[in-house]
Amino acid sequence: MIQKPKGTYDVYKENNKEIKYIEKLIEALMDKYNYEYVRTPLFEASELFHRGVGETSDIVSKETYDFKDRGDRSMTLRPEGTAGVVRSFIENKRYADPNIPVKNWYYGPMYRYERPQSGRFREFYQFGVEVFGSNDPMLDAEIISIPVNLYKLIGLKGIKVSINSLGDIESRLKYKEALIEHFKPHIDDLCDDCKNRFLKNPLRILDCKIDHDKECMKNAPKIIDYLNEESLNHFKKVQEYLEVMEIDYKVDPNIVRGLDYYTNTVFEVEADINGFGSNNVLCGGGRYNGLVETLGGPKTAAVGFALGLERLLNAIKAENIKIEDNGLDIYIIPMSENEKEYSYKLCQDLRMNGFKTDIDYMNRNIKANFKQVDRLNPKYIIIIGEEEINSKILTVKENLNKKEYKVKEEEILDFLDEKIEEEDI
RNA sequence: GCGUGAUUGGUGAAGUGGUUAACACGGCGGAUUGUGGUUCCGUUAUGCGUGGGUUCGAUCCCCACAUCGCGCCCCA
Repeated sequence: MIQKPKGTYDVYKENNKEIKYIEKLIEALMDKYNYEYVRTPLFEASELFHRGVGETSDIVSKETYDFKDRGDRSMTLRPEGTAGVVRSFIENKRYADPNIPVKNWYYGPMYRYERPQSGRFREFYQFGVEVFGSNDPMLDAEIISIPVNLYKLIGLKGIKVSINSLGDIESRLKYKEALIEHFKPHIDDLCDDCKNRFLKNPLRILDCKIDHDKECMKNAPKIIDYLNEESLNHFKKVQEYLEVMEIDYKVDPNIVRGLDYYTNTVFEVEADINGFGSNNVLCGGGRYNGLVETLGGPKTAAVGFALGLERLLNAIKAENIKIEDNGLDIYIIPMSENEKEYSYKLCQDLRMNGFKTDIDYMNRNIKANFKQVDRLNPKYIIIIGEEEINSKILTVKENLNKKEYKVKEEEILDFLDEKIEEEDI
């Protein structure tokens, strides 16, 4: 048997409802925010991610799906969405759009070669937003409000927003040096992972779970003291706007994020849900004012976030949130082969008049068909036999109370219209 | 990349070194030739992740691999 590739999953039956619901919700929400949908390729020139996400990040250094195409070009399956959207922004000269800021959203699969576990796959879906052309802290706050509002609409409760500021590139660099200076004498006290972090990304030492309580951790320099006045001001404004929107948050100086491109605001949204392990971060993002320039565009302020679909689905399951789907309106039972044509025509008519309609395709006997009715749970059942066709009076049964109606063929649409409330699409 | 547990029909699963792989759900057929969730009866894996090995004999023991689950790293 051929199996699906490791770390991928098929969507069918169980998940369908939740996924479609979330996708519709995202689309509707982004419409309300007046954001514009963008779609970029699943694969890009490898160089884009090396320059964009950063050579030192794990995502690029050991988790990408790389391949050579038939023209010997180095390609990479996108491990995240930002780099592609930025490339598109530059390539399509969106920076010249008079309608600034450019507010984009995207949704689609991303690929990372990782060991799968709860809420983590090799092919996974992200919904994300990128806003270009404005450094207004209102946008930082707005970006945070999008996932928060989405979770609110879905009905998630155990949600925590944490924010921090990394400052501009200059203050971040100064801080990094201070951290190296601080941890150098304590390097032997730190765990193996932290020794590694010390060399690669000292900022990440701060959110180590093992060394968390050590003395050198507690008295480590704080980023907030290294922010210049402008960055500090920006950070304060972001918090003010969050308060205006009545979004609960806490400032967590240990949030540093793994992607190299962040500047100033960074944030995470966590699900405070039992059994979520280290994959409880539902959403992360921040400001990246340097990235557009790094990738060859004009200096452009930008801010964005990304949210993982699979983790959101986990959270929905963990909090036992039930998504209703609109059930079947009508199920048609032809009594025998002789009535199939008539039944099929009726089925198509009903569908085209807005009723969610299904029919027996299996030549089931009447008993088996009623078993099928129990599975499909339609609002109404129409039984078509010789009598019905001859008399042009249809037998319609209400599933809920088993009441039977005799309805003239030409009145069937009016009858159903009256009985079944039309649902908006 | 590291650690750890698991893998038996459509599903949940029990089980044993030896010619019939329990039980339940679901499916199908019937009791009931045009009316349902009940009941009863029948039927439903030549097969126990894949490949090797040990053995007279392996679903069971050993090894490797694959996949899934969980934790770490990292990230959404």
